Amino acid sequence: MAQIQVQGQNGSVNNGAGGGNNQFVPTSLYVGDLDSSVTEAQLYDYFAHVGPVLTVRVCKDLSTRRSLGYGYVNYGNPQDAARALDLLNFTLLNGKPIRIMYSNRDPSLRKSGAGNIFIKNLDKGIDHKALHDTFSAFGNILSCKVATDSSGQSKGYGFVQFDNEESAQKAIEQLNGMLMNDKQVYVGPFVRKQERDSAISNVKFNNVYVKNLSESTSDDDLKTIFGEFGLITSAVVMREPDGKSKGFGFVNFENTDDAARAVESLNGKKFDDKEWYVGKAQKKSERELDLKLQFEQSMKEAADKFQGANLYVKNLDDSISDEKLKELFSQYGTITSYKVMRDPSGISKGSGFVAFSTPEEASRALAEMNGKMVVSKPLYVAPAQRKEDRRARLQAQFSQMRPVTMSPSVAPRIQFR
DNA sequence: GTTGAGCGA
Repeated sequence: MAQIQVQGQNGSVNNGAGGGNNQFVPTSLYVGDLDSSVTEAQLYDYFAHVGPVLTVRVCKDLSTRRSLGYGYVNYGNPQDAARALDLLNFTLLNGKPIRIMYSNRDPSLRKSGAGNIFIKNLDKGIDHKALHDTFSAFGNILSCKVATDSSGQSKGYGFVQFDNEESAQKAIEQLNGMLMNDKQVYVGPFVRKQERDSAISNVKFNNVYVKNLSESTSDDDLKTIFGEFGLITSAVVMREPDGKSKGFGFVNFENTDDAARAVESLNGKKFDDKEWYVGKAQKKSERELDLKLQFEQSMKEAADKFQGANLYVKNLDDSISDEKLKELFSQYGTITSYKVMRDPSGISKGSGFVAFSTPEEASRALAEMNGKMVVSKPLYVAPAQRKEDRRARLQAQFSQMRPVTMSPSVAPRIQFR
């Protein structure tokens, strides 16, 4: 079946969005940022308030059956879809603002990042909707969001993705440096952190790193291929003591411009069916720093995943052992770790942690076990907090918010609401 | 000071 593109008056592009009911007008909504507890029945009921819903789906991981945090709502009528987008976008579902977009199975616009802008120094009182309303004056917004912490508090920056680059340019020109709620905002093109970093640190270089080489690629092959871009002072494929290629190498150029051009044109190219990575060679110290940062990042992500499934238990009777703790909770799901905290002499601190394989299991266990009498006293059960989160929370309790004083500016005030 | 995630699993 052919996909037909419809060009809207404002330059928006809707290509016969899924659903299978209508190829020409958008009736299918993508609903993102769903809390993992949101069910299909709930989505259905919620969106049916606006008009008759044909089908809904919450996408789930095939193996774990856990919600992937997004789904689809299909209407029969495009006006209903439009109204739902307008009325329900950013409203709370199970405590979390949902983000609605027209479904578009073609990822090219999303991937290109065209029309995507970044806003910082946002007043904490500006929410998704206020941001959306302000920026919608410049064009059709595909997606918009204020970055928030786990409690929904604004982090003071956000994103707006327009459906075309011109709208983004207009928004940047007219709003960058303006006051919103008395704070002077920065509005600029969205640049991935990684790209920003490399733009700063990628000063001139002669030495080029190339990886994902096929087994058979030789020093001479590198010389030939890279030699097209300028004079090479050395080209080496790194090898094991037995001569086997390590699959990466270094090419040193006489001239930094040639090195840059080689990176520009060869990165991502395929040789012998292997897609080469070609980039500035890092010093060993730079490489190690990168690896360290990457490692820390992945640890953080792992911790985040774990978090929702981890419970903190206190008011435990001293007689409760690790095994007993596990036993108490095991009927609610698969326990992935458990521990009673003890002081150095081995005496129970009366608290501990129980982690489940999913947040759903954990919340069931919390509901059932909190306040339950065990041995001599009622258990206290709560979601486990990460150390940093806990510290931030305690600090917030004791510190007072002060109004931010901004320096005077001639820019006109942008008023929300 | 803060530069996501995102399409029918």
